[in-house]
Amino acid sequence: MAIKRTDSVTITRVAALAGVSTATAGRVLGGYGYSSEDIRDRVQEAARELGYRPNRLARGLITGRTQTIGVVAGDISSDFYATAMRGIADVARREGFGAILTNSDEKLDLEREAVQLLREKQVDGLIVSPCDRGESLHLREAVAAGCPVVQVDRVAAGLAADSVTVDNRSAARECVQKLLAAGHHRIAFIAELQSSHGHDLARFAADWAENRQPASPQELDPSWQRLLGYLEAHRDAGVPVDLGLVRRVGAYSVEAAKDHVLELLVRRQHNGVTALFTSDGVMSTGAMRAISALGLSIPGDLSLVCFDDLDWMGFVSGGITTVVQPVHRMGTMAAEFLLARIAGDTSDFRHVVLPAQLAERASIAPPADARGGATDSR
Amino acid sequence: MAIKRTDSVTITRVAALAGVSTATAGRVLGGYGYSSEDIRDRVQEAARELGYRPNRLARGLITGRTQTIGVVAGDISSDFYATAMRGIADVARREGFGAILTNSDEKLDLEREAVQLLREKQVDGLIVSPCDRGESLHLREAVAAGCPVVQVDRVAAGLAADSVTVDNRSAARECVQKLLAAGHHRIAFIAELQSSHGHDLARFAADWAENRQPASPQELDPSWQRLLGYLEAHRDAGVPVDLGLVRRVGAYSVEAAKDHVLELLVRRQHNGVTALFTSDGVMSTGAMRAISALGLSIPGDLSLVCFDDLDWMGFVSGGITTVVQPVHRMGTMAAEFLLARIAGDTSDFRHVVLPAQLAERASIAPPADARGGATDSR
DNA sequence: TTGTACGCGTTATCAA
DNA sequence: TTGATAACGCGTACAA
Repeated sequence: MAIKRTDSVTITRVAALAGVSTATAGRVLGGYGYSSEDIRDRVQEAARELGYRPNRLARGLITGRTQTIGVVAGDISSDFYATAMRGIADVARREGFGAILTNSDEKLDLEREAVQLLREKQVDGLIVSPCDRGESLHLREAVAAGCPVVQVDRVAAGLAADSVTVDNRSAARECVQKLLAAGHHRIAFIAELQSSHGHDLARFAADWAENRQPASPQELDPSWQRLLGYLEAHRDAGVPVDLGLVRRVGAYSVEAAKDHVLELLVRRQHNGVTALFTSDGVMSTGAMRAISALGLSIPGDLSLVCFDDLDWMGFVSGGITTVVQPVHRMGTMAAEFLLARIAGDTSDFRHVVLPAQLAERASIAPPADARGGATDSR
Repeated sequence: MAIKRTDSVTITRVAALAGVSTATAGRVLGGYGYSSEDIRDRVQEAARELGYRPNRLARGLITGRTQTIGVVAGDISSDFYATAMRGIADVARREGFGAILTNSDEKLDLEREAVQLLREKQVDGLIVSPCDRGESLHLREAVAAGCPVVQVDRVAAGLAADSVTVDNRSAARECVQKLLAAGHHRIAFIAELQSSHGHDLARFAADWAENRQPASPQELDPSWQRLLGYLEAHRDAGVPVDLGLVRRVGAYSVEAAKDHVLELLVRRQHNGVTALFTSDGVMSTGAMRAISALGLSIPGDLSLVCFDDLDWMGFVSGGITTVVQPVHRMGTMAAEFLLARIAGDTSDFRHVVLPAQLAERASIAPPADARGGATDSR
């Protein structure tokens, strides 16, 4: 077939029309090297007349730079990644870069495939939320091959790459402190806490209790970091932790989160849960569905503190107290770091840990038994 | 400087190691042409040893196809575009394509710039939500140059391109019918209805009333299509329309929408508004903020019907009735159409208008005056 | 079945 | 300051 896909106005045609060599035309149009004024005018006139547009593929082939970055998000349809991507795209556009988006669904093999594809497309760099905290061979290979990587939200241990994360531990600790201070002693924690990373919940808590903390909490998954904050707050307050109140949803699924919370709350006469702390936007949405399905009122029947600032948290039940992550900022910072590396920055790797803000609204109240004084049935 | 960016293991090196010509190596690794079994093994072994990865730039330069599509969304951080993009990315991945994402913020010049960049990057096709219903010269140029375009959510008049949209008019009409049937006569409509398209609200309504409808409603902006549905429902019910209840927010801004609704509801003793119909997710969120700020209850003080199914609509006030657009589906369909065109499909252009579903929940009740029976003050 | 040689559109390197 | 020419890495005639 071989469809002549377009009358392709190339630099050769422009050069011919202007009566100069392709080299000269290239210098003018590419903005490199010298050129006299009248030649410049002639070439530009010819280019305009023909409607010349540079072929960035050809340019990239020879310069070795495509002005394209690759992004591996978990799931672009989630608010978190969508907002981060917006930040990335904003910076990319500003600098004349394109951004190829892929989703990993938090699956390592999909991430690997995506990185593979992006590298074959010769992206100048990669922004990734790594699925795996460990090996990540594909990321190491990329770095080794001179393809800079910037990590967002999570970091792979020992990877020679910048990272932009949030201080999840402190944020979670502050949340749980608020609940404890309000008198709650039975605070459920709803989190992803995927088990694939080899963590056993009981052992993790036991290790922590004996001060055998992970060397660097930043190398834990965010939900595990938030668990750390949950544990710390309890310790600080002298309140024992009941690991039965820590629900491992195991995936970023609203429905799965809802089911967990439903099960938990239906039995709250028995387990004594008076407050919920949700570990991210997905868990928060699931929890809210369950709470609504049961017809519970906040904070009357249940106190609630969430993670991630979703639209509804401003107006549901007079406002839900939540942790506001600087998500857009994470995106812009990551992109800026990456573009700096691409531009040749070889300074030490930065591991920025941004603070999160607690948006205090109206979803915390003292537990019912502390208020009523006489209705405790346990 | 000229950093030798990587020891670039090219097909030449693989061929050399395997002791064959580059053409033979290419045939094996590219999966085209003939090759004997032992040669095949030798080449593959060499490729594995060297960690060969094809350079898709070079491939694209010669084949004229990059296996990359360009996407121009309005704003990826909005739920609508994020979900559509997810659909696009899913199909792209399945077919081995990459997708470059850009945002137009609904501004024509940004859209134009984006299309420009994407075409210079030699994308095989474009998925666009066109800002402009008219000219769209940049899109026509793309089509003329053999770069297929698929339109999502909106269509540019007379563009030789497929489109995937939603039947906004019918969906809106059904919503307003529900409200009218419940006894509401003063229904406010909150919508973007940007004026830049030359539409004057009063004249638009007058033209419509005299049956001078636009030739193809599908070529209107979605919010104008929804206005059409609003008008039709009123006419069908024999209820006069008060254009003062149609609020043109003019931009997809939550805060702007909130302000409009606030102003409207604060004066509801005077304007008699008993129900709200919001035209999209952004308007819905803004409206809900205003309603919450005023402490109004739904549907007690106010009935509400929304457009777009956001998470919170399931659990706020026992559920908000809303129009559910098949957004993910729009994304996958658009991508499938585009990939078909790229693969050579030359059949007639498809203009798919998907039906939207009304999710009936609990946000409609008869107006207060109809219930109370005696409190009408107007 | 394999190898040679050329071309894709651009930038880079020289010599003029 | 300009121009001829060689890359960049790969696909594809065509010849062997």
